[in-house]
Amino acid sequence: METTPRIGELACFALYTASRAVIGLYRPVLDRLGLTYPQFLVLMALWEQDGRTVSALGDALQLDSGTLSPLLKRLEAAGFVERRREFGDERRVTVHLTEAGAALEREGCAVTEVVGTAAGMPLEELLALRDKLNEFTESVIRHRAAR
Amino acid sequence: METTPRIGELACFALYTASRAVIGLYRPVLDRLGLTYPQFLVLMALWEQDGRTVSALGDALQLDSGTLSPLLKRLEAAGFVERRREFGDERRVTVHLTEAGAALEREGCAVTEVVGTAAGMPLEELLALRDKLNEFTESVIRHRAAR
DNA sequence: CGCAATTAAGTTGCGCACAATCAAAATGCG
DNA sequence: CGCATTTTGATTGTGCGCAACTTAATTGCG
Repeated sequence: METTPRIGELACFALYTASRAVIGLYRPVLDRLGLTYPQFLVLMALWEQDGRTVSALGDALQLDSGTLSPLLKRLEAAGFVERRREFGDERRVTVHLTEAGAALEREGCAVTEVVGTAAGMPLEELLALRDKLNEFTESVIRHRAAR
Repeated sequence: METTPRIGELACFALYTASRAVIGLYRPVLDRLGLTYPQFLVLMALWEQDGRTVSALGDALQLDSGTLSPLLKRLEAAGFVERRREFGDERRVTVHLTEAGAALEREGCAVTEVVGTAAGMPLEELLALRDKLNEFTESVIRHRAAR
């Protein structure tokens, strides 16, 4: 690369703006449910499998306890989840959906559908884009670990 | 969609993790320069064209003054930029690179090169991914505005 | 001209992300 | 068993993002 690249040429900037754009697309819908985007992701992870530990949620969402602990506290205060210290291992905390949290699944499911029409491309292309991104992330994380 | 999609199936989640992964890839390099990722983007915008106004930077980076004002204050405190009230229009503030800020361009240019090898795909594919993402963002923002 | 409407940037408040640190519980090795 | 090490989650501190609001300057309409 001879000259400094322009911002618009950077893949990292394209990712950064694309990610914020979708989150902004979801925002008004999630607002009505009283959720932020990361909170919504946590609920999705629990709809898939309830009773996960904090670290299991962290693995699923690539977030650490510094982010999850206060987030879960807010989700609990909102009445969507409940945290329980495990009996066997007192260090572990499992997170469980309340009735209200479980009830959000139906509406929550619909949240993600808006991206299909907003993406401006056929579903097939969107799925291909998603797969390419996951492949990319996988590789980047491997390169990060290797140091 | 009959059932709730799994997190790994969501394009939005793929974007979210991919974006954070690249930023994390850049972090150790940017740390050495004393920059955060958004600060680095602002400098890139200024290397491309110095003396932009705050709102022009906001247009380029899709950020508002609530984000940029404190960020620019920190960049100024670090000695990389200088802010000047415009003479013609006292509302406007132009942002100018200092010598130190301009001097970062050479090293800053190199920062973005690491993604090429970490991406785990040929440059051509990475550029195609970038273009697809920009197309996607464009469409999502249009759908956001239309309401 | 006079004043309402608009525009530009800054401020406030909240919720992430993430590094660094901490406390408590569990594990494992001599 | 005893104690160092590891694991798990929580806490602290900094810097975004973004909505809502404020302030000050400019514009434009009657």
